[in-house]
Amino acid sequence: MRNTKQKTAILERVRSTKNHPTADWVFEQVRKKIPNISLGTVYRNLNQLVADGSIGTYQFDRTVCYDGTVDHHDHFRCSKCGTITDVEVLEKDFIKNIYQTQELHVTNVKLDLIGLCKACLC
Amino acid sequence: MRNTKQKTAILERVRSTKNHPTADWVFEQVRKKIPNISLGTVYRNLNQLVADGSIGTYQFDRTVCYDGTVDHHDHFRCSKCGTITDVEVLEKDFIKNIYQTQELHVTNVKLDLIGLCKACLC
DNA sequence: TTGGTAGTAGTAATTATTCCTATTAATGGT
DNA sequence: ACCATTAATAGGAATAATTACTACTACCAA
Repeated sequence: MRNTKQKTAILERVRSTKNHPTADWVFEQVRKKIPNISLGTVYRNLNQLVADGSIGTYQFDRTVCYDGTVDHHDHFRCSKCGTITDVEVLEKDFIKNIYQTQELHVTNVKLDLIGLCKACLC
Repeated sequence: MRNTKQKTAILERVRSTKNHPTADWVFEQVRKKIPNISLGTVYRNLNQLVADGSIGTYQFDRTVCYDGTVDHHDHFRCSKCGTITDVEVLEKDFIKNIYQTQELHVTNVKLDLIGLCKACLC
């Protein structure tokens, strides 16, 4: 796996935002630095960065969002404005252990909080 | 909202399976009864049935799956064979209350268990 | 310097889904 | 039961997100 300027720029851009951007957003952003970069390159590199654990993903409603923060955490999504906020739900491990049975071996618990963010509550 | 034979057939087919079928699967199935049904009709009716609460949905990896069982429940997904099993995680309400803050108003908790099913464990 | 190969740009293809339009059929009134 | 109204349908085109393909480029190693 080579280190190209394209990949470096993509990783830096995803890491430098607190948002959870789509591939298309990353494409538009990185384009400012490397104008002739192609969308395919963005997709390929994002997938590769996810595969080697450099970045994370968050899926919602048929589009994949990327996540510069790789440590274990969960998400709160505002159902009105769509903003995604990082949260940490400690109780997941607890649940993971409870639902361990002979029938099902639980390796992971995926959890999203959904509601209204501060801005949308007013 | 009218009651057409197409809608009835779609609802019956989704209700009569324990799987969590995609729109395409429903299309292929209902086609056996109504050969000239169109995929657009299947999508339209499935969305309508979801909207009025007759069926549920489960999203995973860019495709929507439908769910004949409408009562509140969660899902276990086998990471090997992809089978989805219904489970009920009672602790969700507990989590919902814990993460209620001034910043975020949690209305819902979405939770999936991921792991290996009995068949894939052997 | 010259290959060999991984990576890229650009574009075509695919997948899941929605939109559009002329036609069909379910429902309410007679 | 018959008809008019109008929502729903079939069929196909359109869209959005993503992947696949292909010729070209740039890096590393002998």
